[in-house]
Amino acid sequence: MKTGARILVIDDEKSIRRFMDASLTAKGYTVLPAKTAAEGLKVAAEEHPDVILLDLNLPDKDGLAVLKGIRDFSAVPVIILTVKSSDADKELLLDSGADDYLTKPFSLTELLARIRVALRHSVNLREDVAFRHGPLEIDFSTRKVLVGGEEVHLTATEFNLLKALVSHAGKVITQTQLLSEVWGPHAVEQSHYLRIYVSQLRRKLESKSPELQGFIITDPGVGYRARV
Amino acid sequence: MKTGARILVIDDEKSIRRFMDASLTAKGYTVLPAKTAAEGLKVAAEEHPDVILLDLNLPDKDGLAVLKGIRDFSAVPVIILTVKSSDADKELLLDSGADDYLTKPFSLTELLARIRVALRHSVNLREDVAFRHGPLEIDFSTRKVLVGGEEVHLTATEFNLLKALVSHAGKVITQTQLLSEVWGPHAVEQSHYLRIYVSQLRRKLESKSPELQGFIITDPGVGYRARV
DNA sequence: CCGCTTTTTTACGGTTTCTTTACGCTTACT
DNA sequence: AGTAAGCGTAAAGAAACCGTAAAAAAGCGG
Repeated sequence: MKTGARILVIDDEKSIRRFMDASLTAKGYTVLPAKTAAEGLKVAAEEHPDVILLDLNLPDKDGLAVLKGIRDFSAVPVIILTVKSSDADKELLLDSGADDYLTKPFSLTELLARIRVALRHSVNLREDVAFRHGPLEIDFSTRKVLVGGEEVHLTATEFNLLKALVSHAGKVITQTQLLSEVWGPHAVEQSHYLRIYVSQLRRKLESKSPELQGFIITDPGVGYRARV
Repeated sequence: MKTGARILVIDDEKSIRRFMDASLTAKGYTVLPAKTAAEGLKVAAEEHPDVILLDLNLPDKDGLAVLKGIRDFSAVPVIILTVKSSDADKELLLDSGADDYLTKPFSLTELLARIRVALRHSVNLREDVAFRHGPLEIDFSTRKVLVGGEEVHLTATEFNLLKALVSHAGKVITQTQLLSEVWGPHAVEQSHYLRIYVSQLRRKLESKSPELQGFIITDPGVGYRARV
């Protein structure tokens, strides 16, 4: 769903950058590393990352200055990482525009959860198009589907099926899985539902844009998948 | 920046509520206290606070359920306060829609700073004071509705429903969301209210201007949305 | 305490959506 | 090539959902 968010990691310690890179990449994020305050600011301005992790102890400039520099041109969520933990420090940083503050040592689990919160915020501020493929745009929160900018009306069941397909986009989803996700576990035998609704979905999507021909692929005897 | 923000404090311990009330009132906030999960949900739905402080150890319901209940109808920032601190707990809460997580004992300074961060987020999402679409004009501060320059009298419930619809204009709002927002979380099953009041709204608006036909769109099985 | 407004309850006809049924087509295997 | 299993599509029937009116109950101001 929120695949491949881009995370800028500003930290002078090589070991931390490598740890972050490994941990975050494993979760499907793209990591932009920066060794110094100056480099961090530059990357932030040029690459427009989705979240910034900022270490406070930088050699060339202190973290507060970096934070303020970023805030001059962007509202991107910034999470502060530091060993310091005095209340006054936290207060100052948070009031200067930081979105969160983690004191080392922190657990990776918590960091990842905090990143997801930060991403939620930045997604809310954007057009929250959660899925996009060619002319097809799907907003899961508002259940709106656009093809080539034009709205396509889908019934509740049609939308649920499309959602199930694209939220595992690229991977085959078995008929059993689809039936149980969309109609409920009692309907796992009713494979004809799938044939009917897949057919309707294809008709509605392809009539708006021929590009979407072949978007929903049948895997005979197994299930269906949406092309990525 | 935004003085007098309204903060809902959900905590069963009287001493904590009094401490929060004193501390936050001194900073110029308005405190809405709630002793139980049920009361908290009710106040959240009716008063639309700017931030919610939620204690996890409630007698009638666990905090996670309250958080999910709130998320059914609102994106208001929720800060979790708790003595628990396992990573798994934090992860679950943050992924369920919490915006921040403070482990007791925490300093008042830090809490206040975290509240300011939360308010910064909600300010960004704050809704406009007026709405306009074709011949329809709505002034949220005076609760007045004009169609083609002429005032249309709406009852309190009718106005609240219209407000809920247009403040997410263009997006589908589920029946559950609408019912919790307008009638309160206890009414999420009463979908017939929606049918009745949507019908009344349409009659009042469309009788003044035929242009408004099709302004409120039904999504069968899902909810309603106002055209933008 | 009474009358007015608003909300809630009750009822029913109409529409949309879901489910069932049916049939032709393709694919793979004997 | 024949056949059986699986898939795609159309169309009818059933069920769920929606819109509207009107009556009963509750709330409010005088």
